[in-house]
Amino acid sequence: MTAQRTSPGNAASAGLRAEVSGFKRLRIREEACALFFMHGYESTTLDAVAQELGVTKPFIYSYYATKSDLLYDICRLGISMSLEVLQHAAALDRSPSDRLKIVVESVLTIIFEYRKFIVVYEREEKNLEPERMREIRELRKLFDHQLADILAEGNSLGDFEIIDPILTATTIGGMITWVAQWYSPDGKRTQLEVINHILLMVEAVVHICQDQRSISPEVTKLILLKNQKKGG
Amino acid sequence: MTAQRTSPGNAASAGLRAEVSGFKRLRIREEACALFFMHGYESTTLDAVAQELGVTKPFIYSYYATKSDLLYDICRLGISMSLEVLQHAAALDRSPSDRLKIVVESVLTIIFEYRKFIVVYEREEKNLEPERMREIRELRKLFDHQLADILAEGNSLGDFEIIDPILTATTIGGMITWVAQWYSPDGKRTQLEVINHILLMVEAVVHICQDQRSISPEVTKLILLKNQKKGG
DNA sequence: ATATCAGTTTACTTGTTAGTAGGCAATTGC
DNA sequence: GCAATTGCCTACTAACAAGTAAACTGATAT
Repeated sequence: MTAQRTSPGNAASAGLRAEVSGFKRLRIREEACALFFMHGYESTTLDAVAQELGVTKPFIYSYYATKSDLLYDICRLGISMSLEVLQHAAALDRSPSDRLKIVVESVLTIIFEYRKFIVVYEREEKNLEPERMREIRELRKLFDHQLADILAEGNSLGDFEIIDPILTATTIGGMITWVAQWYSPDGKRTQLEVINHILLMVEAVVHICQDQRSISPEVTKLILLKNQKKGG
Repeated sequence: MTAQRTSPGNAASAGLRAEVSGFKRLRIREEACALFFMHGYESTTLDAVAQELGVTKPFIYSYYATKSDLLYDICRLGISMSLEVLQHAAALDRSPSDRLKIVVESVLTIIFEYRKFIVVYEREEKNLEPERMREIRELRKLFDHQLADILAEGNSLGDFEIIDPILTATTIGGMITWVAQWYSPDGKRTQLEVINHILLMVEAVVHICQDQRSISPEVTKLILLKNQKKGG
């Protein structure tokens, strides 16, 4: 009885209210994200978002306390969708090679669907409060880390020949994220083509021959010199 | 005599003045970029930039007409440095394989040096006036295109086995750009390690076996369904 | 000494936008 | 029907930051 009381006393209507409320939040997020994607976070006013939805600014404020909260929600969705499907795929009872392939496919599918969220998350992260930015960054780290785990396991089973699983995971993560930056549904490539291409790229980098040529001597010298200067 | 007159009449001092003026612009750019990198473009006030330089806001306005001009200069530097070394390397009288390697090495070297410019350019592009944004985008396109040319040439000489040179160039470009996003001089990896790693990755993706496995049937169905819905 | 001028500052205007207070309507419960 | 509560809107404030006008300073030329 002392539990939270939603005015229209019966549970069903309370449930519906919550659903409607959730839906409204979703729509706000969606339109805001589309505008953030197009014009950037700071250049988008909440009045513009409201107009797009056919409502007014205080409407938005009754669902999100601040503009920054709204961005936070978008960013969290952007990274957590990808992380979720990665974790799901990683937990499957399949070979590392299969799991990697499934990860690439399913994360790319998410990217095609939530492209704008991911781009906004990557681009506008900096506009979050420090604490929340750190939280989002942690999720991203987790993503790379879990991907690296699959690679390392494949290595020890002899399925992959990866010299540096951490760096390779970062690179694969980047390759996938990069797709969100350039892919457009109006572009020349179908989603299928893109997935196939990235699959090829990923398979290539996990099966590297050990005898690749290394960096040229001149550049080596240049870099060493620079690092020396900094270190000394 | 009717030519432009710089007050201390002699040419040498006029040259020096221009140099000093150029240097001041450079310093403004540098500090502004550092702040844009840290806090984002919109969250950085020109007063803050001025303070960092120990001057006042109107000082900046006497070197850049608007805040957006300043961002434009930073963005242009961010992309044109990379493009320049790419073009230089691409023009060398060497095999496509050698040129590709040199491109990767030299562009990465630029990225290490101009990291902040590149990140700001990628992230804040959206804040430019449309016309200027398009100009910057064109430069980026040119970058990918010229990279693709090297790949295509390597293909026809039999040095590479690349199924789709355009997409592969985009991916390689992304791999390199991605480095700017995560590399930090304070991180665990040296520049040398990173260069070596990216070289490995790049060599892997230009020597792809034709018999790679393709996309899984379930996902294929899913994607086709979606594209169908959209098209119909 | 004095006029001039580049380069810089102080002090201001102006527009914009996040966020809010308070009222009005519609819905719900009785 | 009537009371209460939720949900949204009109109309506002407060603050911030881009950009500017005009005054100041110190060097140089005459």
